Amino acid sequence: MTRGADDDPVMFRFFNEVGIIEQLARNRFERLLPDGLKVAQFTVLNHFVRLGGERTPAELARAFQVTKGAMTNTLQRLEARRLIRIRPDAHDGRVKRVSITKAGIKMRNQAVAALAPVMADLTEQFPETAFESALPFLSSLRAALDAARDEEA
Amino acid sequence: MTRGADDDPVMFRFFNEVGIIEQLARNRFERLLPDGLKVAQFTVLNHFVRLGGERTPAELARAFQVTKGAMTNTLQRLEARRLIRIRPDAHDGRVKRVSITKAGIKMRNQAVAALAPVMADLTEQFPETAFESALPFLSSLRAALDAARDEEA
DNA sequence: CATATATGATTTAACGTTGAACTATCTAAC
DNA sequence: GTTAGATAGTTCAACGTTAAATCATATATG
Repeated sequence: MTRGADDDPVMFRFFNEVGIIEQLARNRFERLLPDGLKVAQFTVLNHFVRLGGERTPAELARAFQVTKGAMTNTLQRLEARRLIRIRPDAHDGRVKRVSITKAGIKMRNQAVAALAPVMADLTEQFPETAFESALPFLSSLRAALDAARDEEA
Repeated sequence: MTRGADDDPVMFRFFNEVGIIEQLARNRFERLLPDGLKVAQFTVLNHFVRLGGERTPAELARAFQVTKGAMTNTLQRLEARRLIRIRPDAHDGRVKRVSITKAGIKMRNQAVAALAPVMADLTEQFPETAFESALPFLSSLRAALDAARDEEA
């Protein structure tokens, strides 16, 4: 059983664990999501259900930290499934306005239900407080990495 | 500045942060790595420098939690650059044995040097202990996700 | 020893992502 | 008004990844 990263610098090990968790979690979630829905797509639907209203593609790209191209791709797939609606902005010819459809809300709720057992399983193995205690550092680290990215531009 | 995930369940926010950190960190690292070296490739080189010896592709795939296909891809790119050496196993016709070359060691050291400023920058913003305290939970969460994956197979 | 099963490695298609190039539109400055 | 620069969105190639199919070789069971 080759483990092997134990003598790496702490920061390497940290980012290594983060990378593996991301991959394992994404795969596990996507196997459960209904109808081949992807995590990226679910995230957008979830965003709209929680916050409501309309967003522009650029706003969504910024909110989820992906490129505009990636967001175009995700939105096109969601629109093809009629889970979101995209219409032109009345006042700015460059802008589009995105909102969720009834079918999108339904799909999101199905997805949340499909994910519930995994969440329950994890909550059984780890106290909710473990996730909660980890969050502040992760959030500020994310903010720092994000800020550093902007500085390069 | 749309933040927006603040009222999501703790676990959603956790995995959301993990996903974004993974992406930002990977991009930042890859911009700095010499000669277009990718994180996946660097990780393999680093593994060999730290632990030495030989490994089979399957062992490496397990160690890094990627599919055999992904590892085949990474190893082929490393071999094309002469950073690793691949030879057949004398006792098992199915198996190949991978080891690092002098050029691979050199490249890994250049990569570590290239990454050092980012590491220093992060250590300046966050105490080493912040990464260290986060590690135990991340490791056990990773192990749990990994175990859950095996159970499905 | 023959057959079934497991394991190692490769290949291929599909997908999401980045980065860069490109078009269109708006805004500010002169 | 014209022009220069910024912003919104799309497209494309390149890459790493997964999942599944395939081929080769070992191992265990009968």
